[in-house]
Amino acid sequence: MISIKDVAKRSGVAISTVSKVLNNYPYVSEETKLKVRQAIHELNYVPNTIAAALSSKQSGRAALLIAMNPRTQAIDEITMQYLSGAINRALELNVEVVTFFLSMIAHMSAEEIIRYLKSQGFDGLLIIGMTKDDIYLQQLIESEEFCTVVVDGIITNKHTSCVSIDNYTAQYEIAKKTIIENTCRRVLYIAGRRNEYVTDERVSAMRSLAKDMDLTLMIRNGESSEKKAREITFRYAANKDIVICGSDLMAIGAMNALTEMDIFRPVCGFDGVTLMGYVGKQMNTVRQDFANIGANAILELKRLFDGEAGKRVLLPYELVKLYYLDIIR
Amino acid sequence: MISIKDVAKRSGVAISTVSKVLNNYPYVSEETKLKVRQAIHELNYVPNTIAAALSSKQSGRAALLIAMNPRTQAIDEITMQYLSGAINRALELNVEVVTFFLSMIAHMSAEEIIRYLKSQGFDGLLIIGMTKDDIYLQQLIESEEFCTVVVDGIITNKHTSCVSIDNYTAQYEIAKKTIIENTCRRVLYIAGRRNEYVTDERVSAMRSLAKDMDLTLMIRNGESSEKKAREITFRYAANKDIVICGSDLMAIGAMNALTEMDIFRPVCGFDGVTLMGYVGKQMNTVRQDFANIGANAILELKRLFDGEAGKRVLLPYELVKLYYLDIIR
DNA sequence: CTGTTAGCGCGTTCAA
DNA sequence: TTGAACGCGCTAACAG
Repeated sequence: MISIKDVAKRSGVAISTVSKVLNNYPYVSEETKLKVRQAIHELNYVPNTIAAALSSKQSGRAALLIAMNPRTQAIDEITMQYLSGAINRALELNVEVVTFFLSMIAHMSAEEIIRYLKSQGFDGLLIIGMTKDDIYLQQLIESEEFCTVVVDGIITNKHTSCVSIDNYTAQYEIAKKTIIENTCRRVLYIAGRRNEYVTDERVSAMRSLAKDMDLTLMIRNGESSEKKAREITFRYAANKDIVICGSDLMAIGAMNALTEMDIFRPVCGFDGVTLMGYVGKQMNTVRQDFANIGANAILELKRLFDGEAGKRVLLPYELVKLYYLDIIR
Repeated sequence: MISIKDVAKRSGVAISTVSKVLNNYPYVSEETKLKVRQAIHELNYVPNTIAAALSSKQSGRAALLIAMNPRTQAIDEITMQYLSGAINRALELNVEVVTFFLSMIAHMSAEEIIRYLKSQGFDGLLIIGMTKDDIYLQQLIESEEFCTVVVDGIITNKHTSCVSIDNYTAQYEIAKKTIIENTCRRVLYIAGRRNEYVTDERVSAMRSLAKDMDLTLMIRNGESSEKKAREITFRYAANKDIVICGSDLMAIGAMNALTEMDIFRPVCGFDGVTLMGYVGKQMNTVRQDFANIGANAILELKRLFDGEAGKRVLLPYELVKLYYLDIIR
């Protein structure tokens, strides 16, 4: 394997000089920069990040923590998109990410996790699927031992950012739009899991909307479960004008229930997952670009690595109408 | 951060001795072993794998290469299962895996990829979603620079294993079962993508079965596409007794077509994905435990790391009948 | 601006 | 059976 030493020799400079041009240090003449780059190119040299990490104690390594909720299946698509967006961007930005499924390390205490991750050279965390109940993740974050980005969270501090869409506005808009399209007044809202950060925002959007439009609003907790949404719909939808759901999965449950009840009610979802096409009907929903969210999470992590302060990042979304035939391939 | 040095000091031995007990070297007295282990425990010492890798040049690090086919969506669930199985087992066995989406490095030549991965300290590869067309992956494998495990492949050599279920037998059995249950004779088989390894096996199973049971067999290439399967079904299913598909996704396409044609034909899928429940009908399929396959792939990689020869690993599967209401949660 | 040097945490000879 | 010493490839002072 060819190392920095070879490059130094070939370009006739010292190892440290090579290191400097590699890391874009100031105080290197353009001339030697060129020489070194030339040698790097000729030798097809690729820096060894392992050694760099060991030496600098600053790795730019991030642990991608996936807190998969085993009770949702649409989440596969969503998580996969987050993942692919994040991992691809990480490769571009030269940050190494290692994926962990949280179930696997959940038996450790926060301290143990910190020690473990630190000893593996991680100094960044990207958390996907975190809920309000994950106290040891909270501890991880509060320890400020890592630069952390929480996807779909709301926590920020000096070393912690979060990225998501503006769930409040998105829920408000899609609901308003669907309600106006269908001239409804009595609304059934099926909310997602209580412990999820996004649920609160979406629910409070619905409350505002109900006030603003003078609607009758019934809110029930669907726990992000298709089955639960199905039951709730069976029970309450008959004397409502519309069913609005906090996720596509629940919207599917609601639609299937409506079909069995043999009544029509407009249904509105949230997320824009492909799965939604499979119910064979048309439906309004908020489409999130999960890959883009994942990518921006890495971007934000990079910012934190560079010493900038944590902040909240809000990304764009789309209001769309999905239909089976538009989706299948 | 506490290092091997601290452990050495605490247990009153040399660094190298600690290293030896860490790596289970012979010629260490039980007595000192105990002392060292004691110190490790007391200090909550966790070895730094980065440093170990740098020092030994043998990392036990593996790159998890996901060749995602952007044209299938059920694959999200499947890939996610592979991933989670592999990553969890990797943590248990102490092999570090870093995930790559192949699209991201596909612009590099095989040589470049090798250099890149080597310089990052990888000496193992786990490939998911590889097809016969991926020549640069072939080159990667043939270079024998890495210990490699191919999921759902058939390539083996000294440093290369592959793991999957027995696709031939599984296809044979599920088709035979469904045909007997419904007493069919004229079979439409919609095959998966030509360049996928599993497709050949499944097709040849169907050929054998047709011969053994004296069936009329029409084979069409559905390219693992729901839409394509839909079209094929529209075109050919009317004068067939059954539609057998090389994947659940295509089975869904077929079933939707049959519904629109308003005729009944038994349909048979392959994979056992959750998505299949969403069509709202009952269907025979082969259920694969993808997480288990992923986990076994890591196990196999570990074997290769230990210097054992590559081989083909066949894992169990199940013949099942899936129905919507059994699946939703 | 450039080169020398001292580690980073660990594995691995080679003497003792 | 143990330990001292070297080096993996690189970064970071520091001296020049």
